[in-house]
Amino acid sequence: MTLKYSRQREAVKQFLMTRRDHPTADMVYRHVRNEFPNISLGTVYRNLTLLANLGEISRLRLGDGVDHFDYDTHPHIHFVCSRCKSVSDLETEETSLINESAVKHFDGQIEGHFTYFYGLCPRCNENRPKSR
Amino acid sequence: MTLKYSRQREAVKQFLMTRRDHPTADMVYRHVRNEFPNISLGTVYRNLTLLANLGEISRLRLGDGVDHFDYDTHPHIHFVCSRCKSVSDLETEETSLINESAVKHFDGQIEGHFTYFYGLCPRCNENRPKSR
DNA sequence: TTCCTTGCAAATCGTTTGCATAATG
DNA sequence: CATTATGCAAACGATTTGCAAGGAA
Repeated sequence: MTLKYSRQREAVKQFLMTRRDHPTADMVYRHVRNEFPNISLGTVYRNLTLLANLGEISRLRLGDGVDHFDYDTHPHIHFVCSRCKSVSDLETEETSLINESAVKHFDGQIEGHFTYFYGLCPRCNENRPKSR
Repeated sequence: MTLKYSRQREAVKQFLMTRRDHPTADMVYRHVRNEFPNISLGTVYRNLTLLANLGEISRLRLGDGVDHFDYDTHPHIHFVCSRCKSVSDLETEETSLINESAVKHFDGQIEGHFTYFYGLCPRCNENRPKSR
């Protein structure tokens, strides 16, 4: 199965490249439809899945029942806002440190970990009801 | 909405209590059906959701597309085997430590985090193909 | 011309929900 | 009797898939 060029796939990739907010398949679909009014959701999913399998993008499961996609594939940690549901990147030092504490208590082989934080994003935190 | 006793709910709870392997709704269903042959998957889901909302059990989303349930609600970290898909508990010190490194770089408000590790479980690690 | 990719619709999977009936308090 | 819980089946939302037609190599 050799890969062939497709303008739709390119558009999906280009769109993700410009976004830092971890869009869902539907968000990609709605956007790419500006350029390709006939594109189908199925095609978007097929390309997202393909790109994710190639390792060109990553697919995030953040517990909200919808997959999010990220053009940034280097290992990093996400933050999910409990109020507005937005997803952003978290700047952390040494995500590998998280591994260390676990490894020593386990006799299987740990390959990695998946982590996200949740709480109020800067904007929602700003606008939160004051306690008095 | 006061809670009323139900033998089905009790059976669901009892079953979870005996398990450390984080069963899915379907696994609960298939087991409880021994005792209640007419119980429906819907009832199992309703009770699992109810118990989770009451905080008596916890519902885990581990990225495999199926919810897992855990009678142990104290905050702890899970391990998912990449090969056999089994889910087990990981003994770690201070899961709260994971928070610290992130907090200082973020101007929203972090409430908590969700983490699981993946790799080869002890059994799969034991039986893995040798490199020579 | 080969065979990968698309659009469309139907299918799948896990989970939820509406409704009439059964069980609990 | 008032109300919650059940079984059943239909509904749901996200994602995948079969198929015939279109496009790239």
